[in-house]
Amino acid sequence: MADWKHTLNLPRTGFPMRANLQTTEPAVIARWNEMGLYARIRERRAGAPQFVLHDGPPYANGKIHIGHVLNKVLKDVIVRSRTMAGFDAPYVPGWDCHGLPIELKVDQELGGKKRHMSVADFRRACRRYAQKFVDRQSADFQRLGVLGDWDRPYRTMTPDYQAAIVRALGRFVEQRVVYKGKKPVHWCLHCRTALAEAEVEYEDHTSPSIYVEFPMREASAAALAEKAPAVAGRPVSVLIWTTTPWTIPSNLAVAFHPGVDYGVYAADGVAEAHAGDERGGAVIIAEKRRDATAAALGRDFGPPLATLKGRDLEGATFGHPLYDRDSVGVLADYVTLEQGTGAVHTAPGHGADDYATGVRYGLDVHAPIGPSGRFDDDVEIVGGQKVFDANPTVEAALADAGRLWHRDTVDHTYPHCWRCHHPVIFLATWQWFIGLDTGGLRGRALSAIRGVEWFPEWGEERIRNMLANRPDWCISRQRSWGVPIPAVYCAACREAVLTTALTDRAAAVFAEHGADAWYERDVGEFVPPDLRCPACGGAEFERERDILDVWFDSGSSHEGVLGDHPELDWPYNVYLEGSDQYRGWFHSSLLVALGTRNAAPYRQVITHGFVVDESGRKMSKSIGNTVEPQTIIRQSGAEILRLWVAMVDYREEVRIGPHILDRIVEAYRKIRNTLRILAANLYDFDPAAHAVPRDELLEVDRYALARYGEVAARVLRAYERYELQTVVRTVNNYLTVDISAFYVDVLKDRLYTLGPRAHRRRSAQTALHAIAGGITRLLAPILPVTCDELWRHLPGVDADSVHLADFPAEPESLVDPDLIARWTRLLGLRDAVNGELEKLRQDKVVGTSLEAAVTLTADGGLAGLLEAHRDDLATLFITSAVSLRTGPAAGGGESGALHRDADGCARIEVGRADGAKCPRCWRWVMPRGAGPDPAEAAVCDRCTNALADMAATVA
RNA sequence: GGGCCUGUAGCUCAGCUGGUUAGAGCACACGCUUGAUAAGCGUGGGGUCGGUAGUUCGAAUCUACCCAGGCCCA
Repeated sequence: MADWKHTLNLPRTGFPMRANLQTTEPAVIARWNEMGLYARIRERRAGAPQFVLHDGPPYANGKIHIGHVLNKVLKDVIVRSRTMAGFDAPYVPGWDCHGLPIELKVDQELGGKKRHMSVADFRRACRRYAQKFVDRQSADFQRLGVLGDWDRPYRTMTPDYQAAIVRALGRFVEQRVVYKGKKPVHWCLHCRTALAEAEVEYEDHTSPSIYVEFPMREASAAALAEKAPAVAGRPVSVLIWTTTPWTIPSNLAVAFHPGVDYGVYAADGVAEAHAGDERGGAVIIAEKRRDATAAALGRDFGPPLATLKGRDLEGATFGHPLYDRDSVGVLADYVTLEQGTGAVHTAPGHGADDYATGVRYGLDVHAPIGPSGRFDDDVEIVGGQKVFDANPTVEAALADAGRLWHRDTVDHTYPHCWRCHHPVIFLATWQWFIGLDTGGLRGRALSAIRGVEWFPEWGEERIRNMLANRPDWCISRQRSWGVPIPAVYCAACREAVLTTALTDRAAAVFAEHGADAWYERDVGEFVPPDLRCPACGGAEFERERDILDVWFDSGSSHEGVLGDHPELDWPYNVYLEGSDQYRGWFHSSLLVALGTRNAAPYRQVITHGFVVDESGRKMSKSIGNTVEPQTIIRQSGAEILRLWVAMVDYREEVRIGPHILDRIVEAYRKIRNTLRILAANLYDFDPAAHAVPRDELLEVDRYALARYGEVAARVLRAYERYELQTVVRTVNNYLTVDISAFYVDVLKDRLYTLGPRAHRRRSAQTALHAIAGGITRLLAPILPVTCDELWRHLPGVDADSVHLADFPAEPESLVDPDLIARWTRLLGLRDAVNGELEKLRQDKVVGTSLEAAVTLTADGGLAGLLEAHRDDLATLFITSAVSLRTGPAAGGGESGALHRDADGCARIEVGRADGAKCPRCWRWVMPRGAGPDPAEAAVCDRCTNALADMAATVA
């Protein structure tokens, strides 16, 4: 038998089936660098409307993890898609370089050497460390295919950026919202330093456990008696529980939960404190804590004399158990009923909650304790004592006063210094703040967020709640690696001074020498000659040692980035970060921008969720369920990670794991192979010379194009809304269902067996070319390497790289609803025919569908439709023959299956095709001429013509 | 404990303002093909929509509570 195979126009392409991304990706990325792709895109878009996605700076520490991948790939896809949509979309990556984690790491690395280093030298070590990780992460991000201005990233530690930070601070100073106030922080008495939360370790500790009585003042008791007559005539008190007796001297309030029920219980104990008073006392305890408290005290409480809500106690006044001053009743939501009495001793200078409550009620942040933990000398009873030594003193004084109801010890976890492992205390210290209300900052922030578009929409609600409830911004840190607050102190009276003259001069010096100058240069360089202390008129000043909160650094990035990139239009189009940044960067950036320009720095804010494992649990090294991007890249390639990012719903938590990645790899293969077969059928197609005008295309080709038009239009809309999942799902469905399973399958006969120049073949290639080129561009932002590689295997493309091309323009013009509706019906029939063919196949009557013939009997509108497409039907079913009859399909007694659609019905009968198999096109046709042996018959008439056409071409 | 969010087939996702037997792709099973071949085609099985209780003639779709999970606070 002759081998006809090489007389066919079989697909051929250099685009490999196996992606081999591990080696292809670095090569393609290297090519981008060689051709200066980023710069060429900038040139090409010069003058186009700008679209700026402003990069949130990752912290310059550690290697990148899967969360970075999600974040950076999303950004890259958006930037690339906006670029291909016609915008000038520059992308300037950034890094957050200052801050505690680096300081601690460097501290660790330096060990004892740090002792002999100046602050400036230590900062230089930190800078080297940060730069090392900037370089490392930059390489990793680029390996992911992220395109950007990697040669000129912004870094919060560069001189111009540091100057921008100080200038931003100056704007707040100018608006008179920067002030110095007291706030409790973790304080290590041993190291005499403030500790960040990360430097605190919780260890087991045994503490005193004391129940202390605060007597209610007469007026409040009288008011209470009015509401609850049963209490009338009794001295009333409230019982609190604490594990830090030494904070009692700093008590200013007693906190109650507004919604909790409190009982007033008859108690003899009160009488002790009122020696000689014959009246029985009463004590306030949360009802739900009565039994536990009674057990701890070793006594019984009867039923309550009266019951009241916590909110009824707001504003009640109590007497301090040791001093002659008031302690006021306040309300707080954090009061729990898990321990204690439900009434919480409150010392605003010694606790975070206490402080917040104190601020709300305008209480003094009282903490008469020095840096070494010694009470000020003028404090009664405990003056001069160290805080922990003061515990027994306080207990004794309370007992003497008759206010100590019970004393025990308790084992619990207590914060310790991670360095020296001594217990730490909460101690109010002087800090710099930006006031949220004095300058109306909070109000302006709340109104600014309304003008921002939030993706998802609930983001606005989330940030609103935070802004509405947050305290003033504490912007100072007692650290070395950061931007110094350029304030000074009067040498004479210790008054803190911070003026715009100071920030201006600091900004100028920092811009030239970097912020290390603050530690190395004479203070005189920063102090204007005419500066006088506003308190005492002094002219001698010393510099502040605090640095700025790093959130102020990164929050200034919208200003800092402009130093190297003045071409960027402020405000920016999009910020895109994880949902933790509502409290972090979105928040600080908004506040800084309101300070510098009185507007939000972003028009749109997009958030993504966190990456969790396959069962939805958070990732942690200890559980061992982490997924390392480096491993995935090595095994499967970065494009797989990118496709993963685009296929999941990034707005909520996103899952990843081996099984999910298997699915992604499958999806990638399908996309790649389908696009490959399109390219492979275009090997001899030159669109300029061979393209068939639209109105001369076969109907099925116009149908494929119409569906492509729908898909492309939908994809473009999805990109605009950042709905990458819709992009991939739409394209993927189209490629698998429309193209691979239907169009290409149906096209094979036409493409392979006809003469190469046959109009019917060129018609198919015209559609394939438009579809392949279009889909390649539409997927390019997501799979930039694969699509660029494919792009270069497509005929007739003008751009050097798909990334220099534009998205398809006006794809909706290809859509023809009537045409699509007709073919949707035909495809419905095709499914039904396939069902019948499958039965033949299962019965071993036929193998391939070309061995079968179909007989259709149709009625209604369907009959007309089929009649109009009579010549297309065999191709549609990929059978060798179809005979069509018009007539009642549902007649009784006949064989076959019924297919019913919206307008009409068709009876489907299938059987073996007659005739003999053409050895070239494999269709079963009636033997040409009546040869003695059909098996030796030559090729069919159609193939004969095709061969003649090819011969003519060669000649 | 509070703010915001999530829970539909093994996986990734559709299911608009409540209304026919809950859909798609992948995976899986079976078969076909060997002219997309470490490919391709066809057919099929599989969810009662996290749980409970309500509202309603009717709920995956509304309400309440509960369970599981995520981010941020405490």
